[in-house]
Amino acid sequence: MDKKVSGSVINRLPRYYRHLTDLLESGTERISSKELSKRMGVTASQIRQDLNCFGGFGQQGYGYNVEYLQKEIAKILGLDQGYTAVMVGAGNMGRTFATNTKFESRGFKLIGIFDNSDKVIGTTINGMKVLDYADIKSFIEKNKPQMAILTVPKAAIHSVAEELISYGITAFMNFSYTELPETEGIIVENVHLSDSLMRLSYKLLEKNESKANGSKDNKENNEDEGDGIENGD
Amino acid sequence: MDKKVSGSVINRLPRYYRHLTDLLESGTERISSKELSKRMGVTASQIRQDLNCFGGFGQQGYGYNVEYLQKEIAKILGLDQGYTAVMVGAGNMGRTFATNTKFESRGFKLIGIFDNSDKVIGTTINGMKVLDYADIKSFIEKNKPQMAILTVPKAAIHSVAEELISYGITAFMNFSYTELPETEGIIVENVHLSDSLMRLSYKLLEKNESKANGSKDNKENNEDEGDGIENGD
DNA sequence: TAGATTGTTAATCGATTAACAATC
DNA sequence: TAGATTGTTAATCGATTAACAATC
Repeated sequence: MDKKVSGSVINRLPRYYRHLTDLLESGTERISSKELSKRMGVTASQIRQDLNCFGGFGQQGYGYNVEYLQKEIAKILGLDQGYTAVMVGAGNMGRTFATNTKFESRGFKLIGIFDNSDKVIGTTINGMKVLDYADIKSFIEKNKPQMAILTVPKAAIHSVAEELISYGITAFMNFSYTELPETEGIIVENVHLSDSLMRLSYKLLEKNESKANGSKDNKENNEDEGDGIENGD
Repeated sequence: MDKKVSGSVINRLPRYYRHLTDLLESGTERISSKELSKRMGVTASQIRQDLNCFGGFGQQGYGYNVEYLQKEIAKILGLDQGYTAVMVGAGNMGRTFATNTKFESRGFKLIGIFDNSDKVIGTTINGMKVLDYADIKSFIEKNKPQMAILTVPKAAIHSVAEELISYGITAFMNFSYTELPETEGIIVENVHLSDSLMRLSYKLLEKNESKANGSKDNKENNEDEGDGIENGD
């Protein structure tokens, strides 16, 4: 429908959803793009543009009804689709994800956790028994989940993904350090914690450098800086 | 330094770093922007533009030396700065983060894990004793970490952040569902797993809808690979 | 109604891609 | 040298912001 929605807009949608959910919980009934823009630190114009990719949810002179808008965004995001997911890998990350992410309230349902290690098969995570990965084929055929959360070690990621694709899974959330390439018809969301850490490091360094250079305007000087910095290990 | 590097470029840096590290491990000595572009699914032009925000690291007719470029990017990211971090919150997420993220190899060092619950204080995570949050002030004054990883419950996030700011911490990685706003001089990297899940859901729905609409115009659907990552700065 | 605020078009700004001269 | 490939400028494309008429 409509013209294609840009990636930038899509990336912002969950944030809108979160803020609207907060507003809803705090009992706010209506909000204007201007008020929301202040809370979120974006322009009102951007909010209106973003929302109008999907339709007109507001009312001139009034603004947006928080409950209605939040529900509509939920629909846009597919949170009302009853999507179900299996998770492969019941290590630390799997355990954390299964416990932390409020699956149900976000409209997802985690219906199976799998691992191939005898040590964890049969143990319980958040009330769910960890199942044997050897049985995942029949489980998927029977329950038809749409998504898979991959919290397996790096070495296993490609073979697991391939196997699950052959069973019909088309959407993956990948927590491994390696990227899972997005091939035809397959959707991947890569989550790399260390990337976030590196970005934080970059910003910290940038801030410290600009402080060190004083508030003066700095000329470019990239070539003679080489030896000043020691090499960490 | 120079003209400000755009957020889009910064967001891509960790990805370059990862790919170069992979290449290095596989023994590749040199690579051209063209070859790298194929591996990463971006344009060669973009790679050259991105790198030249920081200097000329290549050589005409040759390409880039993988080891040298990887080291240079590490420097740009601040991975050679010997940054240290404390973590607050030794629950599931804290445990996972401390165990999974290869701190040392990324140039960071986690030097203290804190919690306020008697149940976890004194237990060991990845060889480190969990310390009492009541002692964090003196710990920070003594060891002067630059970063804090916050893996505390939503309700505690703001008060913990405020306290650590008052002790001089300026860079935060926030895993709680709530956003930590980026105030003057404070750097925040928000990690929201449920946002990724929602993005996955959106893409899945979008794909299914375009399939339902026939193969009419779903040609343009696939442009958004890798980690979009919000620039919620 | 009058004021407020949307939806939407137009203007601006920034990021990506293309092209090519420099040069290893 | 000749071929390859960078660094960099110019052209294109897309996203953000501004403006305003429509309208609640």
